[in-house]
Amino acid sequence: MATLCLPYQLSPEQTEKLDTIIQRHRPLQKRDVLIHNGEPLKFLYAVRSGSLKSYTLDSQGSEQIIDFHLPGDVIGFDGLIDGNHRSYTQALETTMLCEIPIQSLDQLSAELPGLRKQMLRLMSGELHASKTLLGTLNHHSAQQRLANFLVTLSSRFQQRGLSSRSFRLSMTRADIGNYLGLSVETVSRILTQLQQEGVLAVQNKLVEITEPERLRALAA
Amino acid sequence: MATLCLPYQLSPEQTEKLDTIIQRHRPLQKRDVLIHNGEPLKFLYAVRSGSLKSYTLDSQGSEQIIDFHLPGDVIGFDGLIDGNHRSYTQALETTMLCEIPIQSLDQLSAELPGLRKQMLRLMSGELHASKTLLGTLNHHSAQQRLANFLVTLSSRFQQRGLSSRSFRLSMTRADIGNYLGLSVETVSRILTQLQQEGVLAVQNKLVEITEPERLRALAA
DNA sequence: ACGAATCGTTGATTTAAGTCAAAGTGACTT
DNA sequence: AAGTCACTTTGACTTAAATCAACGATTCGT
Repeated sequence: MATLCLPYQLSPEQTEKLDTIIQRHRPLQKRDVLIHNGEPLKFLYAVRSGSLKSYTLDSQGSEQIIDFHLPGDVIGFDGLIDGNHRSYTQALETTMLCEIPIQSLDQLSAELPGLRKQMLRLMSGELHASKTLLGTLNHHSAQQRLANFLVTLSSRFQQRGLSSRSFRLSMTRADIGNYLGLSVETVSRILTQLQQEGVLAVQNKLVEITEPERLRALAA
Repeated sequence: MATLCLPYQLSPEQTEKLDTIIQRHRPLQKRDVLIHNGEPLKFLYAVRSGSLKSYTLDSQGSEQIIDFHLPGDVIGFDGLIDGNHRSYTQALETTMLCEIPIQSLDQLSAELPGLRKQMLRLMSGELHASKTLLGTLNHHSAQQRLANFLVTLSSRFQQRGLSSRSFRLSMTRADIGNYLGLSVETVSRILTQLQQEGVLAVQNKLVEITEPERLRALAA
């Protein structure tokens, strides 16, 4: 169970201990909301399959997507600041999760330095990704942003043992635009443009990156 | 020493233990670079006085500012992912720091749950700030971004016991623009515009927020 | 299996912010 | 104290991407 949920370099003994605190969560259906803004943080969630988006609502009640979660990701770190979740998290498709009780995790991490390090590494990685994205969005054109988004997705899929060349976008064009600070129309236009240039082939949700090198060059 | 560097809710006993591992760092002059991208991460740094900026360099060698650090901030969390710093960090003015050896901190945090929690809280807070900023930048106009920047700065100063109404911008307009994804000219124009509207008064690096309420409203 | 609703594409037009250019201001150096 | 350099402001013009609008294509729910 622990290996499925937190597939990281831990010793068998450590894995066994982790197993005792991790629970399987009921599966989520598309559009189910896992986490509501402001809720007390009791668990972290590890994604086993499927995908989710995290978002906040601004003063006018409109969504601001701040993250997409894929299998292997851990959800909830940003709530550790005061023990409350700081965003909504919603399933983009049928999704399986593990839940990890914060309190047990904290206790366990006192005796397992490897686990402690792993948690720090996960948070640090998220922090780094988030700051990198900031730089990306601030200084790049719509095409560069989208290229970067696709390259990042692609490498995340690869890290998880899936194909980096062809995959399914579980989020809508509107979600992508929202996340990248672009309008739906712009996202759509750029996708067709990239397709015309032969960099990739899109068919609805399915993307095949035909020339990864060129896409990576565009993302720079 | 520890109270100066990490002024958080720790017991006297905990503070004493922290004291044994924290060192004073030599003062930095304006433009001194504290951290180079790729360097192994040996210490975290806590800002005692002064300020710094963190940035990455893109493929064309141009700066992408990802953070400003004020007194009380801890620098270096994003490097925990693999033990290497992921950015450059440079002093914006004469700056005093404490250095905290990572390894001792990790050992100490095994026996002090409060310290562990504090570290998680700091990282989580940074993560949250970074994600919030992402949302802000993606979905707001130049004026809203700048207003938001000033409001955030203002409240950070307040948290540190300084005036929230008038303060000095240790970074240049170019730095602000870079951070917010705006051109220098736009930053300048919006500052004069806000001044004309009576929301604030700017004189060179000095800012006085005359109508905090209106500024906050603009930041929304 | 059907209609409704959501999602995606494409075209025409508008606009916010970037770029280019130049002058003004302040601040460090010798 | 003068000159240089870096920073800031202001104006004119351009442009990338948003908005508005309309129409296909999928997906969803009954």
